[in-house]
Amino acid sequence: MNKASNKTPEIDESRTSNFIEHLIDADREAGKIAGPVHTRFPPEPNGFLHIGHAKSICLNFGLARKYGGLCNLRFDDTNPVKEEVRYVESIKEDVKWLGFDWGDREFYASDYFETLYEYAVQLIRKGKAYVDDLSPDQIREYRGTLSEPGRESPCRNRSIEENLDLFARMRAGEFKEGDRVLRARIDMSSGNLNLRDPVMYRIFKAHHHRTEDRWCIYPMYDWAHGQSDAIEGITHSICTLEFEDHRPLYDWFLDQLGIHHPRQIEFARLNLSYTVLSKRKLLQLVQENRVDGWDDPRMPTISGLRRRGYTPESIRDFCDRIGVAKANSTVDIALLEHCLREDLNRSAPRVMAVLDPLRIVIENYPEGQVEEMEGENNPEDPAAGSRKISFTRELYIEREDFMEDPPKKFFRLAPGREVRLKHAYIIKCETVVKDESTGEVVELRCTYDPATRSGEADGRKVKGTLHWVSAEHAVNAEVRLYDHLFTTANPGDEKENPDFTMALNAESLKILTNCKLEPSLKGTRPGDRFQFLRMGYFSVDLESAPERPIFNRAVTLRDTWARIVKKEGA
RNA sequence: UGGGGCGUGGCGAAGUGGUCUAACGCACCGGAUUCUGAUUCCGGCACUCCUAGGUUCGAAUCCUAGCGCCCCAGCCA
Repeated sequence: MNKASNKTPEIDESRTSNFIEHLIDADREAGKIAGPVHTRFPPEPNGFLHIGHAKSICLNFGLARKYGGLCNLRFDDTNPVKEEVRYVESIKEDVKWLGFDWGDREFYASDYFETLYEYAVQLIRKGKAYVDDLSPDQIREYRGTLSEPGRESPCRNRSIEENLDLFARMRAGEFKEGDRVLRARIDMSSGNLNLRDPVMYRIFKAHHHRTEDRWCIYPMYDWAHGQSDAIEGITHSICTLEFEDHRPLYDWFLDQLGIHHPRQIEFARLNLSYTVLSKRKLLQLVQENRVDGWDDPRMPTISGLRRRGYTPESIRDFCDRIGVAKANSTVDIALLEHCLREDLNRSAPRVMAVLDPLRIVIENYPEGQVEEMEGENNPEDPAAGSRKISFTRELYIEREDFMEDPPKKFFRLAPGREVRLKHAYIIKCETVVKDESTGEVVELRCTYDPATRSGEADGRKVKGTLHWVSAEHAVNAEVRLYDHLFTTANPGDEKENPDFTMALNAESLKILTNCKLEPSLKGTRPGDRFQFLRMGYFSVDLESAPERPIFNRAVTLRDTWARIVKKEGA
């Protein structure tokens, strides 16, 4: 039930095309690309993927699909001190789960270390790269500032022979970390700081998750990325805005090497309201235990969204709808939620679950009698069929569905008032039983109208319909209610929030341990998704066990009543 | 005069000189239907496209000048 569809994502013809597609169209018309369009998704395995990466994944794989080309999965694993295999595993799982297939094209920048090394030697031979002995601090100092040019390193004019020798000795492990680097020899006075002799290789005596201890010099991203794309024959290298300044550097490398030139196109990364999408901040939340790991259902990570109950379809739909452009923007998280509701509305079975139970006794209903009521599983999908639900004298209803002294617009249960119990009868609240000492309502004594059984013609209409569960048949469960992780729309904005953790929502998780579910929910498995009638969409949590079911609220239903209360009660 | 980008409704985003008193989606505001206050449906929501000039019969789209916002000074990616 609710298994992720294995179908490959379809192309939505109604979607308007984005500027990247216009550029690719132009390239093809101009005959600039020989074969099919070839893209790649290039994550660094130093953290878990989040919804922002989903945008990039959908874009890159989507472009390949649209143009009948291919998209590679390539790990940019050039920094061994930050990368781990568990991250590559999680990334592969997430991309797969999202519904994309990279076939046998699973690559690693580390696959190209030897080639990259040879390329570097070529640049040294051309006098376009040199080994620098400056310390990190000195290099920074020599780089100049945004408005002043830099100065050339004393090592800049070393002989080719000396550079070749030194570089080989760097590789051989003769120097300590930080002692020497290989730099491109470009222009220390360039207005573009990336061209002020950028570092190509640094020394790390670190264990790499793939190349193990074979290397002690590692290429910088800027040196590895463009060449990796070239090696793979990427036609269109899609990346985010901050790399726009790096494009001239990539072009320079490629020109010096005289190899294939992918076209780089930059787009604006995703920002989402009420959450953060920076790997650094997400890592911090995990490390400081502000959340329960990378897959905490409040996290905007793919694994968090999955655990929360999001479907891959809804995430892909979201990525389609937000569009692709160059203007920085923040998408309202309500759109993501809308996409999930829309998907689950048509696919999730309806069930009844009482989260905060209030006992009611139907005084004129025979003790011991059980009636099997018919309940449709999904009004949006007749093929989903129906199920039997036991109706008895003692039931649970939602505590918030009763008010002793209700406002005029409240059309749920109140003393003397009638409501329909979904799939069952119309009942009337006769008396309210309270705890003598606390005044708390502990039970409602009601009567039912036998002539109003669900499905049978009845002339009577009541304003409200409530969900309920037979007390005798109820399954106990834990339900976790999630809300936005942050209380402000832009928690990641450093000017608004110097310390983004101050904006953490203290009420982002509420655990309810006394929930009553209808018995059909007994055999569920982690990942199964349901609509709890009138309450929202819920999914079975990873930690759920048959004897201790746990449900996560993925998203609430639209709630007009809550809005009225908020508007009038404020 | 450091370099590179971006500015269309509350939020995204189409639009590439005439059909723009500007598509579409989200949000929001009505109203209809409803045994989920859900869904669905119907209607509303920019005389205006950062501003000011200019070109043109005609500009969100072209030109000029301003203004605002974002990115870059990691041996991170």
